[in-house]
Amino acid sequence: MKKTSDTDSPDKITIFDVAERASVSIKTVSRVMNREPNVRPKTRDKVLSAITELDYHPNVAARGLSSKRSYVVGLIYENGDEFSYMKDVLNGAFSVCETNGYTLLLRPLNLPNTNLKLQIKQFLTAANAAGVVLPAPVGDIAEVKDALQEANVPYATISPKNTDAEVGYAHCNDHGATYDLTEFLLRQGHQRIGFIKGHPDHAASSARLKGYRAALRAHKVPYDKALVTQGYFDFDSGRKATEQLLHLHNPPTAIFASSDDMAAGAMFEAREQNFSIPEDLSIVGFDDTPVASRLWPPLTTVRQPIEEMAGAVTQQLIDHLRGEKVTQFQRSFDCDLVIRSSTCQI
Amino acid sequence: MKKTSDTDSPDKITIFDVAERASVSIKTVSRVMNREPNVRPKTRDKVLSAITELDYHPNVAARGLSSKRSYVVGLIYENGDEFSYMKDVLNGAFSVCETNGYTLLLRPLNLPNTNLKLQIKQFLTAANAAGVVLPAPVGDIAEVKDALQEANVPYATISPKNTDAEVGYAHCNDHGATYDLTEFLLRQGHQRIGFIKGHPDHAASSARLKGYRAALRAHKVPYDKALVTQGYFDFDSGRKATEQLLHLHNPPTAIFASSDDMAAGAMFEAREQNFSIPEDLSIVGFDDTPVASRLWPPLTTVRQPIEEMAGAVTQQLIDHLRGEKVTQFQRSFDCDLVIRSSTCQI
DNA sequence: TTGTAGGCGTTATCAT
DNA sequence: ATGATAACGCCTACAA
Repeated sequence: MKKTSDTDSPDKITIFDVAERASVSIKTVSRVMNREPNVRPKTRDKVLSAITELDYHPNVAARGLSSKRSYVVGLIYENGDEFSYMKDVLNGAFSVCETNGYTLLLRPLNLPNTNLKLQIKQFLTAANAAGVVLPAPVGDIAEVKDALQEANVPYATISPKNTDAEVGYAHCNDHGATYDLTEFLLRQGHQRIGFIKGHPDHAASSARLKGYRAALRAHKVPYDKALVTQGYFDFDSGRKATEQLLHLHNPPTAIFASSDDMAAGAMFEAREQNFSIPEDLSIVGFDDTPVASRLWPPLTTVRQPIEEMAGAVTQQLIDHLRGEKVTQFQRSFDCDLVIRSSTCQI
Repeated sequence: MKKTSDTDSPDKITIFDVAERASVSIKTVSRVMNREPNVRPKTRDKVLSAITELDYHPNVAARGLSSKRSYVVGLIYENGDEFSYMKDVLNGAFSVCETNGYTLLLRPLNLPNTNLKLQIKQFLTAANAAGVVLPAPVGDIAEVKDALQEANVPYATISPKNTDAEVGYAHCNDHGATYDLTEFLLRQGHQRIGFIKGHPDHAASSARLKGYRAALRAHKVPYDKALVTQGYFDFDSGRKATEQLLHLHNPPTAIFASSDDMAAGAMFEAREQNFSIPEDLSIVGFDDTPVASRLWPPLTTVRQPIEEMAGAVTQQLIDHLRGEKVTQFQRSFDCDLVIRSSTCQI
């Protein structure tokens, strides 16, 4: 006997209940649920109304077991200080997942980290993730990618260095934006512009440096490598780099920090050394994080459309999981300059 | 035939493979996996080694289908600007989930929002969440709680106004911390202390106001309601409130903002009006967000152990899901004062 | 202490 | 176009 579903149980509604109510077989209900072809419109309507009347929701576990598909997208990210980046990533990935009927599972990573590979594999099985999104810099961690490959889980990356993700990736025009903002400073009369590099693990870091150099070249301003210092995207490294720059024999009149957090550090350090901003020193950042607009003076910076980028790769991933052709392996996005008051004519 | 699992498929390892390898029945393997009693140590070892040798990971869908349990905890949160709060919540909830073999599913909410109830119900079925964590202010949204109750999904809350969550809740000593920090300002000689209230939807807002008033009372400083203005936890509301305070006939010498973001707004506005901080005006915030230490001067504020609070309620929830007695329905946490340079003796 | 049989609620296969 | 029936991999009875 199939489970006659007598009217005695106010329990979970199953596909059988719907089938009975619509006077069809469960397979037909299944067809309707999964938008399969070969269902007469009239039948479909009957099923559809039974579904709404009964408020039927398919059991995801059963569906997963039977179909061997999982409808969950994993998001593995570095659990760093700069979290506003992740907020945008999360929103972008989430909304795409939602509209596609997928579910988003998180896996923060505290780096550096031994036996990362094992952790990832455990996550993958515990989450039963069908695919994974990897925002920078996670998309360039070998152990993570190995684990993914061994588990045979496809992934898409955001702003990676290695652009070999099987599904696709998104990046933004770091080079161009940095070029433009450097040019903006040059046009304000700055000839000596300090540059604080980003974390070497990020692809964006070298792209931004190149953009800076290209702008100098275009404007025939000599490149002085004493003006270029190493940072790691965080506040403290921005401070240290700035200290170094301001102690130069011939200090810069402007500083281009590769992140807002470093720009905040630069501002902090400059203040400690009694520089007024922007009169004595112009400072610009990158990312347009909340901090940028809360500093005094508000920071001139670059906004990247992170949410859109995250949404785009998530969509790529889901299309791939569905077996559809991913039309664009690579997606490029433009950045916007956000001119505020931390910069001025010289 | 049970599925003899011939050596021909390099496919997914199932419980049958392990059973065969260990020369036991699948039930015994199941017992070992689920730490059930009544397995001879020797047998257990045999099974355990088979599991590791085969790198067996149970299929979560099958497990969920069969046991009707789900091992996923949902986290429904307001998708606001102040995200560093969520970062801590996320980390606390995640790590507890991980150590307990649970998985964490997110559901950001963009408020205000019509048909919230439907969205929550869809999330619950799509996620198949066994229980849910509700950080403030979501734990006080009627539609959310209705949806949860109708779906029969238990939840625990962080800093709620209504403390009727069936599982439990955590809160911190907002009153005491505000009292202490207000007292700190009083001892520095401030007699007129402006107060910017937090968002009325948050329980913390009224607790903080009460702490402020209690400190005034204890120090016999008259309460002037002109010094108390309404804010909503965000930067702009902090600015506006401060504008109002500074235009007072007899303006305050210090401002207590109920959040760092509002304190940042206060600082911004004060700067625009050419106040020096802290000489002309002391400012304090609440939360110790990243912004607090990046402002100039760095902000005196209060740190609440959000990560721990989130961990605590998540643990409560999981204990509840396991059918264990939740020992403490309510968990209280202390805050720390973080004294920096945005305040000074008068 | 260990094993056997029977679901759990879907999707997949193959008829009709 | 629709339906009967067998998986899917595990857990919960209940036996032995």
